[in-house]
Amino acid sequence: MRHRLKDVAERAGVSVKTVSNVVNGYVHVRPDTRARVEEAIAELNYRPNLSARHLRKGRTGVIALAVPELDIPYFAELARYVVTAAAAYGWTVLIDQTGGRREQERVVASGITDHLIDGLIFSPLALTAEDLAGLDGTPMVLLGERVEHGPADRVVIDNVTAARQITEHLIELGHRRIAAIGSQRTDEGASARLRLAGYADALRAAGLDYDETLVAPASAWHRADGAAAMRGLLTSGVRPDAVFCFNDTLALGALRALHEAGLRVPEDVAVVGFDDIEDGRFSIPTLSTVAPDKERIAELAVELLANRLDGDRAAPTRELSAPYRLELRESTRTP
Amino acid sequence: MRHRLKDVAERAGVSVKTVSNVVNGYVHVRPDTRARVEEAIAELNYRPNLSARHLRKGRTGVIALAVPELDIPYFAELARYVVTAAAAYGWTVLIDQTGGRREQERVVASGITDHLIDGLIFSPLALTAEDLAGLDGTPMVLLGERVEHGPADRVVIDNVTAARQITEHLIELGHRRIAAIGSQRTDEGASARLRLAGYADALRAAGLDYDETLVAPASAWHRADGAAAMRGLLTSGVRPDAVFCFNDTLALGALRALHEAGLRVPEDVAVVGFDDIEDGRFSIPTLSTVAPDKERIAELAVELLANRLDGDRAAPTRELSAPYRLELRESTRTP
DNA sequence: CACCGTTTCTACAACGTTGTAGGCAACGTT
DNA sequence: AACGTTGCCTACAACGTTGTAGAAACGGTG
Repeated sequence: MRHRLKDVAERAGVSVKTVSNVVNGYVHVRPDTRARVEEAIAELNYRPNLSARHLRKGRTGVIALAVPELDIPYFAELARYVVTAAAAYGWTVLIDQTGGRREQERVVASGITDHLIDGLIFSPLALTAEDLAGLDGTPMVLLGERVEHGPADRVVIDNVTAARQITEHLIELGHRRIAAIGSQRTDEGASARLRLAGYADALRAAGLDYDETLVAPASAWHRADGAAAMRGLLTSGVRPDAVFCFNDTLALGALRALHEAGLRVPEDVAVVGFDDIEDGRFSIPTLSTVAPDKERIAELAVELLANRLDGDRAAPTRELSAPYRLELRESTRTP
Repeated sequence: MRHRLKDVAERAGVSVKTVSNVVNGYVHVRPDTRARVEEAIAELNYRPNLSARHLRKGRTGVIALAVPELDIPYFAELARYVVTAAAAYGWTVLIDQTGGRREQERVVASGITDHLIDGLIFSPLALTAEDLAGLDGTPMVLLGERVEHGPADRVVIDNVTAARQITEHLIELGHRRIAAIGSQRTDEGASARLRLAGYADALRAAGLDYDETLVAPASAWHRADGAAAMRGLLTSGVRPDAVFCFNDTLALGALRALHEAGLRVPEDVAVVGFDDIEDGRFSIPTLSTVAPDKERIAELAVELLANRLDGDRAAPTRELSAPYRLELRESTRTP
């Protein structure tokens, strides 16, 4: 039931290479020969063996996408767009989960290049630039700010400006005691650092004090962490009138904690997030957020990878910026 | 920078095959030879070429998981567990998105077997048994009820009983006008049909009428569809005091629609879902639901695939049932 | 009609790996 | 001392594909 070029060739009465030529769309094949070969291919339901092709050509048509967690909606949505964007190039996407653990990320960065994939789109959490330094040349595109100083092509969004703008939105609505949830002490929190900087910028520009006690750390950015941080803020006695959560799942957790504390959103406390995940469009209340253009991020990443694959692998690395917009919903709507 | 067995062999002063033997853990290699080879491997940072290995052995160590949509939380969570379960076998998982489209599902079922993967775990929406009939023998495990009559191994949960039990829960709480959201007319709605059957069973057993007007169809099972269906029920004048949504995203949409209509959950209308996605643990209110053991589903699927790969490929197909439990939360809590 | 360029096709080798067959020591047994 | 057994290693072929080189057939030109 599984056939090779040889089987097709015998059936069509031509050489193996001629069948290969038909399969690959080589021009100089007589129409009647081509027809005979195609018929044989159809009859035998022949499909090329990708491993053999790869071995010979050095290309698999498979790229990998490595993300920390698939069940974080942001990454799931991103994965969907990457799969779609890659399909335009005829690529299949192999998705890898690193759990955000440095060891696993290292394995992925080096080990996944076991010649099965042509390139890698990588969203690291813990990886350092050194980890990437000694790598052989499997083309790679990095997502996000984690690894700076260009060891590879990269797609980012302007986190500082986006964070500043969403904070400004809160200020314009009249909020004065604006908390932030999601700061991180470790080196791993590159996004956290930038979003915190944007938040501080906005406060400063508006002449508001930056108050340490209003800034709550969150080691991970899941719903549970957001809920815990919000409860912490509420019980500590600081009474914020608005909260900027560094991502949407944190914000959803915060909404939950505020609900449990009997506070209304946005009347008592306004809430904004970051990422624009699907949940935030249906939560109660719906969530105001920074909406990075995930589709564009995916497209840019795939495009960078394609250029790297087809072009000069030693060319200087590039960094592209994807657009975003503010998505204002009920959680900051003025009553 | 990219090395082959041959390079390692030259460096260690042994034959290519001896290096291969070391890599594959063959026993009859003298300790000192092994050490020399391992040193050479480390120095050159050698990694085997999977394509070549596959070509020779017929195994890649890669399996595929095909799901309709990655950004449906249920599938994202499932994918995560499959990746974890497969890792125990040393397998990498290639994730494919079919969009639930029959054509794409067909391509995946036949085409993905282009010799790059060893097996396939497949959650089809639109595929028919005929589509699977003519396939060559790439081992496959089906998830869910879509394709019956055993053309391949399968992992399911008992949808009818689960649906009956969650409906009984609503009845026990005193609800009498229980709506259902998510019914589907097309053949594709195998899960819908079974869950509807369980719902009807429970009503019958409790002596309640099965009321057509309380059953709302939903072509897809996204949040937006749940919200639309709920709005439809509310404006049609039927006044349900509870709703059984056939999955959690539908339920989250329904919560949203009820909120917009000014109705309280669970006081005015109780809501239950199906799937136990993460969102439902943090929604407002938190969502009562049927919680299939996704981890177990993933483990069973991987196990079936492993048996098929290592064992008799012609053996009769098996069907395993995964456990589930009811997860009762605020959306049905008695006041 | 000899010549040349193009079209069409074929044979062969190679990609990197591992299974098979077999060789050479070293050892224990008769 | 001759023999078989075991341990360790090597040479070779093969997996299915495509690039290269070149042969054969064809068409047009001088």
